[in-house]
Amino acid sequence: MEDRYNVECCDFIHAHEELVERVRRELPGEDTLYDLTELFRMFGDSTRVRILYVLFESEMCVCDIAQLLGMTQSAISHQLRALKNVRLVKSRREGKTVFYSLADEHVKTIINQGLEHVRE
Amino acid sequence: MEDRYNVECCDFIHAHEELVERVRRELPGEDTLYDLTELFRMFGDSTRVRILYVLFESEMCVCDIAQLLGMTQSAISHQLRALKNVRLVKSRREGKTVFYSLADEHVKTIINQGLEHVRE
DNA sequence: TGAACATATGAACATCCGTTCAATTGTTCA
DNA sequence: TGAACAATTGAACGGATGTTCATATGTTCA
Repeated sequence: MEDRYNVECCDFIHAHEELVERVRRELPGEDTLYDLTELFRMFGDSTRVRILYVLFESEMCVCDIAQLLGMTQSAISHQLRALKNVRLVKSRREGKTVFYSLADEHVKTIINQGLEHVRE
Repeated sequence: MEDRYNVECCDFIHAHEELVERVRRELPGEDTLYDLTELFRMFGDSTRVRILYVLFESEMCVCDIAQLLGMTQSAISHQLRALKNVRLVKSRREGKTVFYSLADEHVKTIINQGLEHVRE
């Protein structure tokens, strides 16, 4: 496996040995890397970001979110589940309706950080 | 279009009119929403995150990144282009080789924010 | 100029992902 | 209990996406 890439690319690594070591040391492990990308993937879809934006203002039931965003309740429910899986959102049942809300304040921070970058 | 969703879901919106208005006002426009999700999508793939992590330490040429991560130079090149399109990364040519580096410090902040969330 | 090297690019392929549709679960209230 | 409503779920479909492969571009140096 290590030879394969030496052949098809430059035949030696240009970077200093010490630098390569440092990179190898700092690189996150498989598991955290997976969790991290899984988290960011949530912010990589406009429907989910819009849902989060709605929840910035207040907790809200699935149906209201669907109407606000002009989408089917099923689509919203699927996405809410995804958001819940990575703990960006939590839910609470009250009779027939289920209210969703942000799990913590990290969400706002992350999105705002992104907005800052987008707005140069 | 507005009727369609009223039929298949709850027949009235539960949230207060004032809240609905506030949400509508705060929701980002189409364009910023697109840019924002496009940005976060970059952090939603483990190859790209690993590339960024490598660049945390130092600027580096395509070939070295490929070897460090055990991937083909073509795959890395494709991803670097994507990262460059959203200005997360910039490049500089020196003879035959092209060095890539982080475009700004936002990248670290965003990733660290994500790590914080992942690590509860 | 031509050979060697580093990078970039486009098409093709397989996989992933968001939405829809149909059906199910769970709750209320008459 | 049964009708009505809110939400969830799983399968299926179409479109997006990451990697590979083959090839092209750009640079150096003899």
